[in-house]
Amino acid sequence: MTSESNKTNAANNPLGFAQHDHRTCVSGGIAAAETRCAAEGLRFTPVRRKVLEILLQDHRALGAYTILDRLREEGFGSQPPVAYRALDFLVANGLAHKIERLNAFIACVHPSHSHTPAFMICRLCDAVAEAQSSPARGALGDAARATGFRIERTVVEAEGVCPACVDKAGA
Amino acid sequence: MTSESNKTNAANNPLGFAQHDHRTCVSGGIAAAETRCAAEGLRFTPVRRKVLEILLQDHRALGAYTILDRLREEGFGSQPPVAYRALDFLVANGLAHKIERLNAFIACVHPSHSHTPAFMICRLCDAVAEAQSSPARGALGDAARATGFRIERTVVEAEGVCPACVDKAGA
DNA sequence: GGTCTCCATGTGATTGTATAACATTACACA
DNA sequence: TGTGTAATGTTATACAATCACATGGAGACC
Repeated sequence: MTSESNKTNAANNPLGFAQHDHRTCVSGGIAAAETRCAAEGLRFTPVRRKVLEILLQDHRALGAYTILDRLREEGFGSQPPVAYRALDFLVANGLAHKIERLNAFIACVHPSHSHTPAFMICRLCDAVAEAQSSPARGALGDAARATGFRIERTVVEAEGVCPACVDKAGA
Repeated sequence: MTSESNKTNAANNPLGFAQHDHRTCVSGGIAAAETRCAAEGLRFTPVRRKVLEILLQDHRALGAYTILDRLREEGFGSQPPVAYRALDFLVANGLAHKIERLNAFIACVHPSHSHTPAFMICRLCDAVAEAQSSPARGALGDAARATGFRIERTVVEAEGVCPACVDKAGA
């Protein structure tokens, strides 16, 4: 795994790897989550809120134990299930996604409507950008229909180099 | 995780979830790997061969520690790196794939030519079928080009129910 | 108000996955 | 035959995920 030093300022650039005003990301994300939970009768409890805040703070995928460390600092429970349960809730309700490639989690960038997310993961700085996908159309969908496989969920993750790191590397 | 009992006979059906003569799978796969390694000057050592044999025996994704157990039974080293190094070699050279969703590994069904694999994973019986994909075309490729992200590798995994389990479940 | 129930949280322990670090062996080849 | 490199082996440890069980609070209901 690459060093941590070049991964600390990822909050500056991504979100589709584009510059943006990061100040509203956390507050906006939390507000959207509140709205959504209220509308669907879900309980947006303190732990769940804190975990979402942690995820919103940087547009990067965080491991469960990193999240757990921060929860502990904030005075929440410090055992793995505390983090995993909150993450399960957020993922189940479309407020966060799991990046399978990294065994890590990231806040959803548009939790308002349901979608099939795809991700671009920079192998140099670990920045992650969320995009749309429709894998069920195209070759995979054809194969599924041909064999009778019933698709329920898809994981689409592209690994590569983000624009900022392409520039840095001069490649 | 679901029980092991309903996952033991997956060798019978998949490979695109289709019936096939399984007797040639191992020998054919090994022969293809030998050819390929000879052609590219790679060393197809006993551990690597054994791991590929283990993977070829069932068309299922096997965890590293399952593989490790079988290596131990065969008299090979029994520590994790032994299995992981062999798996890394097989994956790096296109002879096997890692299923990120399952943190597990599976033999490639057509190691002869390079390709961008996609997988269909049955959540009931854990059978895995390999298909083709071209995620770089379509919405994800558009997003990558638009943002300047350079895609090097993609993970495409569909989770759902395979034809055999659809029949069984009567759904 | 009382109390029942459900759900969320908390904790300890355990299992599974993956890698770091280093010693040793096997092999190609000069 | 020596020498460099790749592969193997081992110990230890970090990271990921789940099990089992205890506690506590918010609402439903009487």
